[in-house]
Amino acid sequence: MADDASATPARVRNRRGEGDRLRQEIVTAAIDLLDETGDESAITLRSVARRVGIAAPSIYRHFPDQPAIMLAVVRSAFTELDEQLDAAVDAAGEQPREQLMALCQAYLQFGQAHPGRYRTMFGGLWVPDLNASSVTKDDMATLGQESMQRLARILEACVTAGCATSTDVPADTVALWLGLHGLAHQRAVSPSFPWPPDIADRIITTLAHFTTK
Amino acid sequence: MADDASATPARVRNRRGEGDRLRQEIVTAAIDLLDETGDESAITLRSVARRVGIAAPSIYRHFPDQPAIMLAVVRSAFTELDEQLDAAVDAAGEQPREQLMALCQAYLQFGQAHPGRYRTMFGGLWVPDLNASSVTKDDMATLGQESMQRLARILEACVTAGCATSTDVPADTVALWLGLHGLAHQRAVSPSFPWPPDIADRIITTLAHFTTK
DNA sequence: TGTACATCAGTGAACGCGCGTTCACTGATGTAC
DNA sequence: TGTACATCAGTGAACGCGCGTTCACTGATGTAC
Repeated sequence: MADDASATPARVRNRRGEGDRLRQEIVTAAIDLLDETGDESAITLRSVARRVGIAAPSIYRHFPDQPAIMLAVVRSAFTELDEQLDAAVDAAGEQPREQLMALCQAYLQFGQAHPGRYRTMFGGLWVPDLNASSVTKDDMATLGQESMQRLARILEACVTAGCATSTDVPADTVALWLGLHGLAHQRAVSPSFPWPPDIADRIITTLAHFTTK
Repeated sequence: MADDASATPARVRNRRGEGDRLRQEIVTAAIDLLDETGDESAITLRSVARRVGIAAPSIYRHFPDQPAIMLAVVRSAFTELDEQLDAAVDAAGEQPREQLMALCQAYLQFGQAHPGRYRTMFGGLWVPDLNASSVTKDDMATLGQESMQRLARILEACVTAGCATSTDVPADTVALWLGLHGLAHQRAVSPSFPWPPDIADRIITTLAHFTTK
């Protein structure tokens, strides 16, 4: 009753066997809070419960503790990033150079569309005490590997096709990704900075070592 | 009495007219907390007071509110970064190319030596509600400008000296800085990632558009 | 030189708040017989 | 087909904690006369 500020109109309880639906609702609510505030510390167990329209203890049927919610949010964000990169490459045709441009642009676009999520994924601050929470080191290490490997494959293809000159593809992949990350991250942090309009192309073209067309 | 865990051995009160000393002690204690935990949320008004060995309300004689402490910490960190870049350039001799390398390496070194500070300076998350706190928009905007301008001047000198090919120095300065930032930031976040050993040179040389020596 | 007094640095107790987590519970729903 | 019962989804009240902030205060120190 005291919580009617959020005005969720009396939840219908899930039927037996469908309790897992609430899990997804919880993650979605947490992501919404993150997108709206741009602040990962806005995701508290209680704020999420309020947003979903349930009592706070109900969360414990689906997550062992608060950090587990954060991990689910970050996992979900990485999955979405991956899908968008996948779709962009698929839509880019056969030329590896076009594919690489599409991949990089999709990456930057994700950061711009979801600055709060981007910062939470890569900001490295939501990571909780690994001893005190249910989140393990392995949970962390596997995040984002997929995207990096995709980038490496396409850069390799560029070199094979002769449209990029790299003598060390793994290292140049990391360098290119770091350039993308620097831009995506800082644009998420300071959207009001006067970024040069061609800054993305400038970074991608340079770090990919494209041969002059 | 309940706070004797931190075991500070009975502070001597500052003499009249020397009350400002405590201000510096507060900032230093806050930075220490940040360095030790790597977590800006470890800087609370009470944790800082405990560390200094004073009662929490004593802070209010020197800072209007908690965000003001954070701003002082970030300001201090930017000043230190600036001094280190300055010293590195001074020590690098007359060649603009050497100066640029020295500047970039000093920048990366700062990030590696103080990952917590670096993330707090550029992570963009400690920024509080600008309406509710004493921190203003101007306070934020001026941070870090100095370093960016220094970088631009030296890159310009490289172009003039013929050791770098840039047709748009301001834009390439931003691009180079973003590459540095991507590496510094992500190395602060994931120090255990298998970074290629020459990753720094790779990024600097490429984004600075150095002519092949 | 002595003393009253203003100033200054810092304190102790208390406040209300939102947090994560626990506990014993409720009541609808599907299932076994 | 009817009913007792186990299961499941979710609740309400309460806990202790650390937080930022407020208030009225204390007591040492320098200064004016």
